[in-house]
Amino acid sequence: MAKHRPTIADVALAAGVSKGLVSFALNDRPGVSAMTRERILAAADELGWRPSLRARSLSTDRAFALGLVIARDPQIIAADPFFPALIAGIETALAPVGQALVLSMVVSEQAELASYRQLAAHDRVDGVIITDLRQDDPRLALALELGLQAVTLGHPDAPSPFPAVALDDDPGIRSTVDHLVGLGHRRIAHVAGPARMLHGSRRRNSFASALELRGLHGDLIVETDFSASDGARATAELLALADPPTAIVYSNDPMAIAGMGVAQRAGLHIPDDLSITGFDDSDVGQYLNPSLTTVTTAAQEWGRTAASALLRLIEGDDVADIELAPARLVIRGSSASPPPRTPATAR
Amino acid sequence: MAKHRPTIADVALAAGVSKGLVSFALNDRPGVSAMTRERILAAADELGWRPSLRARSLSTDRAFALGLVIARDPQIIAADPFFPALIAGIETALAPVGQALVLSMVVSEQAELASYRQLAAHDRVDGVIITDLRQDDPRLALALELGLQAVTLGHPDAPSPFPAVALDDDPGIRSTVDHLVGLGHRRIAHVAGPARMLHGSRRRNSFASALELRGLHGDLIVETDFSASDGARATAELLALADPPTAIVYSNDPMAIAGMGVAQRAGLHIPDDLSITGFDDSDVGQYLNPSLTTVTTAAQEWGRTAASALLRLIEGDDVADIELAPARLVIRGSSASPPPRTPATAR
DNA sequence: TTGTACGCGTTATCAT
DNA sequence: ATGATAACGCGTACAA
Repeated sequence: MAKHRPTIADVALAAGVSKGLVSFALNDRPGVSAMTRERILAAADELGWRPSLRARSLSTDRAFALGLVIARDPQIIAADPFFPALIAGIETALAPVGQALVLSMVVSEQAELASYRQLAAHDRVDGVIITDLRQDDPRLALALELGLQAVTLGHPDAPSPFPAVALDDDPGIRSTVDHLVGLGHRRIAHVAGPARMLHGSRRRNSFASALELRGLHGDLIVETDFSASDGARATAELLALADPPTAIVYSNDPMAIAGMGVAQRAGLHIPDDLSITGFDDSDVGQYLNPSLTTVTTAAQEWGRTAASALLRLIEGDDVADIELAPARLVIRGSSASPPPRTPATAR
Repeated sequence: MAKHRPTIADVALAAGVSKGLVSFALNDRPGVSAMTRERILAAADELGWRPSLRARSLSTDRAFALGLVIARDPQIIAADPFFPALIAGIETALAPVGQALVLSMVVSEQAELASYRQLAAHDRVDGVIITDLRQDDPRLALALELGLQAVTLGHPDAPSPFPAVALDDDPGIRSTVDHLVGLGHRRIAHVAGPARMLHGSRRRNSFASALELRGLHGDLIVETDFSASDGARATAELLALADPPTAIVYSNDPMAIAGMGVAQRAGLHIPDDLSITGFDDSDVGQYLNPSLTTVTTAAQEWGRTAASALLRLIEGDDVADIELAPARLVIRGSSASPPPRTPATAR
C-alpha cells in the first residue's frame, strides 16, 4: 500500500496533529507540549519516517554538504599523501552530522573556477574548503560573489573574508635547515613548489631566511610543479652545477624520493655524498634506502578542523582563525654530515 | 529589486505563458509551438534564469550525483596512485553534464556500509561506483536494497545485478611472470593484496597459474593489506627464508618501493641479487634507483568509463559489461637475470 | 497549535 | 496540436 516513504503529513495524520507541529516536534523546537511531542515522535518512529534532505534543502536553502575542489594534475596528487589524509579528516567531521563532501578534481585553473561556479549554480554545497592557496587567490572573491561560505587552508596573502585554518610549515622547514646546518652543511639547495602557491613560496621563504640567519646563502632554489618528474629534473640540474649542494631540501616527499633516485643513479651515496629531506611524511619514506628525513604535518587533523570550522560558519557562528600544531621535522636516514670538503680545484 | 534568482514563474510571466509551458519549452518537449518556445527561451535568457537543481531533485526524485565510497586506511590510499586517477576520470565524465561526485572515505567495513546507507537515506546520489570488490561482496545486495544503481569496477565473484566495468589485471601479472621467468628466475614470490579483495586474490591466482604453467611453484605468496609497511614486512619475511626468492612480484607500487628499500638495506643489489616488480605505475617509479618495473593500468579511463556507464544506467538505458584494455607490463630497471645459482649447501 | 503559503520545477489533467 | 490549471514532492515559516 504505502509504497512511498512516509512524509510528515503521514506522521501528522497518525499523531492526529498538524504538519507544522510535527516539524516542530521533530526539530526539538519549543511550542510543543511534552505529551504531544512524545506522541508525534512515536508516530514518526512507528511509520519509519526519515526526513527528506531534498525537501529540507529546498525549503531551507541549504545543501548540507561541503565542497572541495582540487586543481592539480592527478599524477601529482597521486604521489602526494596530503589529499587522502585531508579528505579522510574532512569525512570524520562530516559523517557524524549527516553532511556530505562533494569533490571535484580538475586540471586547469580555469576549470577550477568553473567548478566553483558549477557548485554554486547548482547549490550543491553550503561552503567550500579552499586549499592550495595562491598569490592573490581569485577564489576568495569568487566564493564571496557566489555566496559560498569558505575556510582557507592556511592564511591568504591578503585580508580574507573567510576564516583560515592554518598549519605553519615554517618550523618544519626551519628545523630542517637547522638540522642540516648543524650537521655541517654549508651549501644547501631547495627544490620548491610552484611560487604561485603560497605554501610553495612560504616554504621557500622559510628556507631562505633560515639559511640567511645562519649566515649562509639561501638562493640555491629550483622551482617545480610538485611532480616527481619535475623533482627529478630539478635534482639533475642541481647536481650538474659547478658547485653542487651537499644537501637538498625538497618541498614534498615524491620529489625527494625521485631526487634520491636521480642522485643515486648519478653515483652519489645518500646520505654520505648528499643529504636529502622531504616534506609530508609519506608512508613509504621510512622504508626507503636510506629512510627519508622529512617533515610531518597533521593533514587529517587539518581536514577535520577545517570541515568543522566551516560547518560552524555555515550555522552562522563566528569563527576565528585557527592555528594547528606546526609542521615537525622527522629525522631519519637520508640526512648526515656532508663529505669532507674537497678543494674547489679538485674538480 | 529582484533579489532572488528568477524562477520559471518569472519566466512564464515575462513570456506571457503558464509555468507548465515554460517547463515544456525548456526541456525541449513537444506541445509547444515553435514561436512560443522561442519567446519563452528568449525570456528565460533575458532574465538569466537557471534551473534550480534542488527543485528539480525534489520533483524528479533524482540527485544528479554519483557516489564513491572508499574504504581503506588513508595511509594506504595516500600511497596508491589509483584513486586520484580514478577520481579524475570520473570527474571528466561528470563535469560536462552537470553531475557531481559525492565522496566518502571510511576506514572500516562497517563504516562503509553505513556510508552507503547514509547516501541512500539522504538521496544524495542516484548511483554508486563500487570499487575494491570483495568476496561475496555485501555491497551489491545493499545497493539493491537501497534502490541505488551501481556499476562495479571489475567483475564480482557472483552473478551481479549491476554492470561491470572491468580492466583485466591478469595479462599484466602474467606477462610480469613471463618476463621474470624469461630472465631465468625460478624462485619467484608474490606479495599479494588482501585475499578478500577480488583484485588481490585474482592477481594472486594469475601469479600462481602463470608460474605453474611454466612448471614452477606458485606458492611463495605473502598476503598484505596493501600498505607500504606491510609490503616491507612481507619482504623481510621472504628474504629471511632459507631459500629466498630471486624475484618478487608486488601487487602495488608502494609495497614494491618499500620492498626495494628493505632489500637494499639488507645488502642486496637490485636487480642483480633480487628483481622487483610493482603494480599501478606510479610516477615516482621511473625515478627510483633502479627504476621500477611495473604494470600500468588506465585508471583514469576506468573512472571515466565507469561514471558514464553509470549515468546511462541511471537514465534507464541498458548497459552491458564493459571490458577495458588490460593491464600492461612496463619493463624498467628493477628486473634482471637472477644471480648465478649457488649450491644450496653454500649457505 | 493549527492552517496555509512558500520554495521551484515537473507532470497529469483539462480546455480550446 | 497548443496552452492553461493545478496537484505533487516535503519540510519550513508565519499568521491566525
